[in-house]
Amino acid sequence: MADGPAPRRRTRRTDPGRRDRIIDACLDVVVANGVSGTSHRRVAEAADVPLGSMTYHFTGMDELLREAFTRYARTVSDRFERRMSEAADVGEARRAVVAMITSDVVTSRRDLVLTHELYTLAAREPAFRDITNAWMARSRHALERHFDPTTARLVDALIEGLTIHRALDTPQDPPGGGAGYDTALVVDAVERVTADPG
Amino acid sequence: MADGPAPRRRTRRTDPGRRDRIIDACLDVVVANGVSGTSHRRVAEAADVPLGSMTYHFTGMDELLREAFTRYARTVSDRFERRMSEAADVGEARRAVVAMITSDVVTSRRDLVLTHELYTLAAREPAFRDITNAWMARSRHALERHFDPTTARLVDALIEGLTIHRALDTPQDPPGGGAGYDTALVVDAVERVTADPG
DNA sequence: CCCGGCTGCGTACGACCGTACGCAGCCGGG
DNA sequence: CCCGGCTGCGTACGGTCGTACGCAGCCGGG
Repeated sequence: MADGPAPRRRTRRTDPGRRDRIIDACLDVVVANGVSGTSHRRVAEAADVPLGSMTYHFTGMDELLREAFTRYARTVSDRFERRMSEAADVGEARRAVVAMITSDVVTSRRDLVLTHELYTLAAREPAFRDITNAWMARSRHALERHFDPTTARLVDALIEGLTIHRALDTPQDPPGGGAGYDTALVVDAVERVTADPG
Repeated sequence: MADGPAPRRRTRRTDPGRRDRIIDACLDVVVANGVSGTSHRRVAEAADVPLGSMTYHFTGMDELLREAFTRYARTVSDRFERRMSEAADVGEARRAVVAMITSDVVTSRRDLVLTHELYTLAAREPAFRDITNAWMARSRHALERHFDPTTARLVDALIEGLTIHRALDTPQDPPGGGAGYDTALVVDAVERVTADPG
């Protein structure tokens, strides 16, 4: 604020990863202001790049958002796949699922906000639906390491639903720990869904 | 378009329900353009009221959105409660749940968009979380007519998750019918979740 | 009838937006 | 060295936004 007439930032001719910084900054801005409050100017400021870079590197907000959310979805997918591949058997897979639903590590407020913003975009535009479809496909595939396809699908849906409920139940973002979410309930839920009725 | 210089709409002094019309129009605009594309001007045009009415009846977009989504949540809650109270026993309740997940009647594209927009707002602002909390409480209460509290909660989560997956799976809004969603899967899911393991 | 006050609206203003356009500054070939 | 071209950016423009402000038009008391 009030930083003189024109700081005249040194021209940085070669700044590889500038595009990447913009994409990351875009996600930050979305978390802070929502998609509706995300503008070229705000992202540029957050990424510390000149406004002109926005239209140079991206054809518009749509492309930027698409790339940003693609990256986000990949990040979350990777995390999920790693967890599932680390599980040695079905029991561990179940526990991993429970841990992911109840843990703040995976379901931080940031993730909740980004996920819902993405779903909202996907609900309206097919281009974003491609992103969520790929994400869901990877999730299901990861779950199929330990569960049959139908169960995998149901577990996936259960994670979705419980995560949302947990997010909306929690009045504030608690600094640490269990967020008051009932672990026993989640264990029960996972048991029911993964129990083969046949 | 091109309707003369100034139609000079007759001054309507007493127009009860103008506020209501604005709220309804707001939901329409949100469906069409998203919360990010919802402005006083667009809502005013959709509701056929002068721009000035916006700030007269509402302190700002936030209040308008809050009222609009409160109304929306109540509408959906009512629908759900009615369905549940119409079910005579557990079996009918189960079938009703399956029907709601698979049917387009309840889960139209409009509902999907509005629900996700609401969740997105709720993920960020506590004021909107109050709306979703009330909604969820009513849903659970309705389910508790037929299921024990834990099961009710799980069924609620399952509806949420399956609805989302269904929404994102569906590439387009199909004109009629089942949307290609696997009814057998949903039946299976509901059976698993409502099966008492004890 | 007359008129003060209040309800409701038309409008104009300043802020912020996306983006087209033109010009720096570097880089390779001659 | 010289210079054409291309990469990347600063800026200015047209448009949309929310909202403050002032003025119509009606309504009740005298």
